[in-house]
Amino acid sequence: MTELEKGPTGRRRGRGARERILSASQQLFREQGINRTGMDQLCAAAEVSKRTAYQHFTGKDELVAEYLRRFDPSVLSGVFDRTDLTPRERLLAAFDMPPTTPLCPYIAAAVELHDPQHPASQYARDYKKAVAARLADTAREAGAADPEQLGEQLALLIDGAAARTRVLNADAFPTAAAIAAVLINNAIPATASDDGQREETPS
Amino acid sequence: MTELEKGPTGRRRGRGARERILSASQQLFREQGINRTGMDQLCAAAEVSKRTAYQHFTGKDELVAEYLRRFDPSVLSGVFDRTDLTPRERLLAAFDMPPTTPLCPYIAAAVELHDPQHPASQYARDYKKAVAARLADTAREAGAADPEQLGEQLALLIDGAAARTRVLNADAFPTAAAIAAVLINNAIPATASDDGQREETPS
DNA sequence: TGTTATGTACACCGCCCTGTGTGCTTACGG
DNA sequence: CCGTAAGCACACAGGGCGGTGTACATAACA
Repeated sequence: MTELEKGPTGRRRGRGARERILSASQQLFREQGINRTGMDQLCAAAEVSKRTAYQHFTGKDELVAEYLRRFDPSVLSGVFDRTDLTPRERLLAAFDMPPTTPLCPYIAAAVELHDPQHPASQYARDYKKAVAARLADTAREAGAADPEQLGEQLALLIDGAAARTRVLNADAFPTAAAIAAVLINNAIPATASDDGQREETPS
Repeated sequence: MTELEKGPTGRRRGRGARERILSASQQLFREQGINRTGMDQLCAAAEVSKRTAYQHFTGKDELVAEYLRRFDPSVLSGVFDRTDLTPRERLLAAFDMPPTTPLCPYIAAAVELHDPQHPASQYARDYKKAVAARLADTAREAGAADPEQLGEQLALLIDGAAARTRVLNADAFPTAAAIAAVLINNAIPATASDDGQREETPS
């Protein structure tokens, strides 16, 4: 109890500075990028003193890493956990998030930090692999011939759409979705009533 | 004559400092990124005094923009100008550059600078559009049903492979090439002897 | 020869960055 | 009520950054 290391449970007595810091990180790192967001500005936005911030995080690097870990629930699980869709539809639904996600923060972090050893870069790798794995799982569920390959292909499409959207300032996800549709149709050997309702029970 | 603004013709009398600066930029911006490369370090690597550098470029921004303009010949034209390949093969050849191109510098610049108004960002957009246009031209030449769409799709694949290669530290271009093959086969309505030799003379 | 553009060497400025040191205030829990 | 930990205000250190000022060297061309 004496330690309690202010972990995921957050403030024990205080007024929750850690949450405000991470919340401000989400906004500022996205809007301005990591390198262009100073700790001074971040603390001001979080209404937290700089001293407090450095008591919660040993440095900016740790804060960045922790910031990246706060994305899974909002982006990833929301798509794969939908049981109202067939596996095939779930694969396509991954391309239906144009308004949010200006640029996948994992790509941005990997480029901005520019150090593969940085904890945030390592986490970005893990995350990308996890996404590909979940896509592969869903592809297998949908009856794809080579689920791993299809998962990797779809993951590449998502990253391509994200990167291209950023560079061109124009939504590229529809294009990626069109490609995904082709790939899925080619990889899944003529499933039942393809995209109408749920397919036959996967036994 | 009194002005001569040391333009594209380069040094008139001097010993070519401008070229050394741009050459060092190519190396350092790629290895370390733009933001992490200071003008001091860059000038040292180019064996150029800082004063000289600022006489050739009004600021780092201009240098970055000029640095990006030095990529077209090496990456782009080398693929599209090959007359020994059929248009169809040329489309696929765009994915055959794994050793070089650690990350497309245009994507990196757009992410690092993080300002769509920055001249380098604008040029990155222009370049990406130009690549898509050339791909579309080649697709049209190959007899694709919807060349614009195929060009945009292939461009997205290239960007996706570049981004994913960077984040994962693993070559993603083979995956992109596999997708490209599928798309091309689907989009080109059974051309002649598809990938054997060159197709019918383009008039 | 001298002029002029080009390049050099080096110190310097002001700014912003990450990160600390110190002392003070607040609020929760016993 | 008091102790203690969480948080705060503020100033400052140390360093890298982009960019400049000054004085000097060199090479081409008239």
